[in-house]
Amino acid sequence: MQSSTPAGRAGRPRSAAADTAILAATRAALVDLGWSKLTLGDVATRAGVAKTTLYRRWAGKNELVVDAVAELFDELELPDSGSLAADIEGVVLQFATILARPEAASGLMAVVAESTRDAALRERIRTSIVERQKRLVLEGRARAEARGELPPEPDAGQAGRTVDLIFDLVAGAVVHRTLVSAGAADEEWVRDLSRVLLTGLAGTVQEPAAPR
Amino acid sequence: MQSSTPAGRAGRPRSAAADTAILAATRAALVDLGWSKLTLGDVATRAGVAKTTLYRRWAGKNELVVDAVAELFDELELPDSGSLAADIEGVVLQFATILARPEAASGLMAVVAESTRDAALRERIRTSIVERQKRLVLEGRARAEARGELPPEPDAGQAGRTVDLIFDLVAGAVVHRTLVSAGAADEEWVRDLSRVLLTGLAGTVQEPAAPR
Amino acid sequence: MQSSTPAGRAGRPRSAAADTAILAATRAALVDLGWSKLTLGDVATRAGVAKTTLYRRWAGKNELVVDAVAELFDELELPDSGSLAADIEGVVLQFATILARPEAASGLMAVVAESTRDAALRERIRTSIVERQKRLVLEGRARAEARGELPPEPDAGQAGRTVDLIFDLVAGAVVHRTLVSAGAADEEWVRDLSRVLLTGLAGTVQEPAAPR
Amino acid sequence: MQSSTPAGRAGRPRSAAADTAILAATRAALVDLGWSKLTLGDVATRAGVAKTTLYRRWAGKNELVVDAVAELFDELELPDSGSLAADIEGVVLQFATILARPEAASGLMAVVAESTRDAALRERIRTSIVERQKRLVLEGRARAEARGELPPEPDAGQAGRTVDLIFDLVAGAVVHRTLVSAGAADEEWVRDLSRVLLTGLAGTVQEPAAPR
DNA sequence: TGCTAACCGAGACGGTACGTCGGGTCTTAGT
DNA sequence: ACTAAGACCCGACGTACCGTCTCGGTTAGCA
Repeated sequence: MQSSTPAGRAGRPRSAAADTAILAATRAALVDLGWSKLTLGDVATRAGVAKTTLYRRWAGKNELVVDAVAELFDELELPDSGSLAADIEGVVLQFATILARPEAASGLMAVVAESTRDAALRERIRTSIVERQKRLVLEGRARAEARGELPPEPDAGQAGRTVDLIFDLVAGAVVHRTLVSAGAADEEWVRDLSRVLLTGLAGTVQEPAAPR
Repeated sequence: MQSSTPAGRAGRPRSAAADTAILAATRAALVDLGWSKLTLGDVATRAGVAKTTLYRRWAGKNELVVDAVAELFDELELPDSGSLAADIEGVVLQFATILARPEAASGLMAVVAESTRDAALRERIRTSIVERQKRLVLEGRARAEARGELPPEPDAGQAGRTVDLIFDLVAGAVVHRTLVSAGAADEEWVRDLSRVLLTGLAGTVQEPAAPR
Repeated sequence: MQSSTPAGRAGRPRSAAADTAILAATRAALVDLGWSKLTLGDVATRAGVAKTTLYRRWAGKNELVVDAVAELFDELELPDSGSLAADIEGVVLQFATILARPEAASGLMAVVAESTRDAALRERIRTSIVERQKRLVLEGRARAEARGELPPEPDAGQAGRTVDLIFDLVAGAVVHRTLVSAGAADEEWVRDLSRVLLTGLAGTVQEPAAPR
Repeated sequence: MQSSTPAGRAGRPRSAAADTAILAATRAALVDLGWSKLTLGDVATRAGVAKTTLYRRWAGKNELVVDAVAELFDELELPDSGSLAADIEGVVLQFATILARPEAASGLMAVVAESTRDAALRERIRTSIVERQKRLVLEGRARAEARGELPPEPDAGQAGRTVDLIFDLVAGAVVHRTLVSAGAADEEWVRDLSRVLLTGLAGTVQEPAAPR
């Protein structure tokens, strides 16, 4: 009979503004209340939105917070400071700065905790946050190769393993420093970290070639 | 946790068995339900204890879980494998093994998340879990010095900084690998990690000395 | 319900079929769900109509159900059985039969309950249902007078009062019997009722005769 | 181990005051809001009680309101006015007065409406309200017999049927008059009603006798 | 035949109340 | 003074309907 309802078309379309408002409200609530006292009702109120609207778009607190936090890490960008070491220090410092913000720390750790029992959530975290930021490592390597600081990586498999290890080392160390050891991830600490990292990788990755 | 009937003594003394039962029940509940679905009522039931009893001894869910999880890490011990590298690999692997258990991962991450907004809880985690296990780093260093693998650290302040950094690196990397990257922290990965670590530290901390 | 294109006329006229479908769907929903679980969304779905269409024509659940139920009572008609007593029994039995239908009972009682706090609704019920059926009492009296069973009523005011009383007695008794006492309003019961009624009225209406 | 927990014994006993407060709050809410806008949350608040306490004792709105309304009718008592006619008028007037109160009308009709789809509720209404008040009819008859106004009823079955009919007639008529016809059930109307009733019953039930 | 206004379906929207669940406290009786 | 049991107040949960509001699309009736 009718043909011009291509797939899902009829009815009032979803408000695009609502998404934005809800994610912002979620971050604000994380700042004020932290994960455990954050309620979806409160988020809805802050966003000027009905609770139902929120549930229509996200399955629950976990999914909502993942999205809200993921946006935070999109701010990260690789500074072009002229040397690999400086580049690393710069981006690690940015990461530490973001993680020092209460909405990032509280939200991220909580969803990671939840994800230990929810594979779908774990996957969502990985794609929305982790994989998404590996771009920084890749960019950094490319830039360093261009500068001649690093030889081109011949083996793609090995390269992937190294990127993963770097990421776990950096992200893990910053998180642990900030949240568990309760120390400041300041410039000095970041310098120590990146020095260990660079030296360690230099001496490891191209094992046979460089006797240093 | 509780005093040993300080002075005033009348009345029935607290059951010592209850403490043990409650902590075990807490871990069991963490395994079955995870942090967020764990309820104190359920823990009490599993422990065969009234909710009242539980609240008389712990302030709430957070404190209870910290204690329950802390016990897990007391299992860690430094194997004497003959070389620093092997020692490190051994203990890191143990750590990864414990962290792979659902009650450890779920519980630990959750209380860390909570601790971002609760200084007292953060302190409790630090003393009950983190500082308590730094013994491993210290033992390892001492043993390595005795073997002649490392020179004695002259500067105590510098030594502390290095221990902290090592701890953040190792613990952070394992946690990130296990929970976020969702990769196995297996022997191969641990070998990569400890190689980077040793090389990095050797080339950094005692700059002039070590040619390796 | 709606005017017949009052003056401004352009545009598509309302579907007449929709009204019919909606009222039928309402009765069907009353049968299946009863008043309290009846939802307008469900009625709309059953009628194959959008919720909007429904709200464009009725103010709410109450008004809709009044109209849906009112139609049921238009089925009533006064049988010509030859005697006043038989006529009364016949019509009362019809009334009882209708009231035994779940859509009538459930819907009618519910709107009456609502009407205790809503004068407009009460008026709507009175005009759409009650007054509309008083025709039966008037017809019955006229027929009885024609037969010579009753003397002509001289005083119009008094006549009105009597009609009202009869109506309250009959309708009230049937409703109470059916819904509250949970007894069947069967032929035997109806015979008892109409005998009491006729006797009582006969001894009463012609007041002046009996000094009491 | 323990034996002296006879059946249901352990734990804090239910507050008796809460029941009273809740029923009173229910009636107050009926007055202010009517049935359909009455919410259990609001009743709980008015009663100074948690919603859970309320749900622990009543299955829902219907059951609660039945109990709340039932208490109202316990106020009814048969006045001893010296004659059967006057006794009837007196008690009918009392009944009408109670029914004129908004909490009675709104609540009673609503639960009757609900009861059309819920046999358990219907039974609860019958026992808690209807049967409970038949005492009035029985008392009235006994008193009239003692006065010699009525001959003793020989047949018990017939007596029951008559009592039921009277009850349906009186209660039904008053309800219909008050709620549907929207007329006042005042002294004059009550006199008309009871006259019809007495006459009708006198001429019917003891067919042969009726001297009057 | 083509305009155009009022209609129609679908479905998202801001709300309100639901009935349930868990947190932590308190009141019993029993050890 | 402890314990188990369980009722208590509180507040959040996720769901269901309410009645309103856009949408895109249809369908008379007048020109």
